[in-house]
Amino acid sequence: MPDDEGHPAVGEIELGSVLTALADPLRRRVVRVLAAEPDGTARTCSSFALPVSKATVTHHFRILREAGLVRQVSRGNSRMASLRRTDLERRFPGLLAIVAAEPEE
Amino acid sequence: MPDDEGHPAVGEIELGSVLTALADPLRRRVVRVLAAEPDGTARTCSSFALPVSKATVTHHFRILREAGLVRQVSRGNSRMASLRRTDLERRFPGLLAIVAAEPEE
DNA sequence: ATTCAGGTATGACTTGCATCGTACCTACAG
DNA sequence: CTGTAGGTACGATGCAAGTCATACCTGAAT
Repeated sequence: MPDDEGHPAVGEIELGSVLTALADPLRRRVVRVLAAEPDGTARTCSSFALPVSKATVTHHFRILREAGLVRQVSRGNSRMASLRRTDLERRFPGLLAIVAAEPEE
Repeated sequence: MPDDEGHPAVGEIELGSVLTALADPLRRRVVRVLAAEPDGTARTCSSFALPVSKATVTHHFRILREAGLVRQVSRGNSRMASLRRTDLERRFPGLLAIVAAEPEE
């Protein structure tokens, strides 16, 4: 399974998919946490400590990846996830700031 | 049924509800059309000619209204819907521009 | 008053989605 | 080699959401 699998190109990122992905509170939390860290930060899926099962975490990261919000790269044992900051800013300027500004519950 | 029913105040508009509302293509089309018209424009629900039944149109406008995207006022026979432009811009700057820039299918 | 058009309310149906358990795969550590 | 930890794949399940038909309400026009 190559690393580029399931990653849309910048021009292929669709607003509908992005908004659908961001409609879920857990996925929004992931984006918010990544947006708060320095650019290029890559974290493992499990480091977010989402209150759901492993299978569900995989599901959510698939949605985020296929929507174009995060990029996932295999690094040894695990897959590091990073925010596609510049791609998103170029396509939907201001969107990340809105999500990042949301207060956590 | 007073006119203010189901309209959240500016500070009560939640990002989750807004994104959920905007996740649907039909509701996004409504917002896009309203955003393209001059500020304060009010249109009837049926003037959008959505390709769904009357009951479904009512449903979609309820979601938009309760999320805080649209304000609906009874005017005689019908209910005029207008975009809550300044409220949204104050709370989620740039969001309307993103939706308005989406190309129609 | 009758009719009609714009909307709403309700109930039903169907699809999609978030969730889980289980099984499996892949590296890395002993 | 044998764990073990991080992820994925595959069903299955339960609930939310989009859709509709029908019935109803309201105001305006004939």
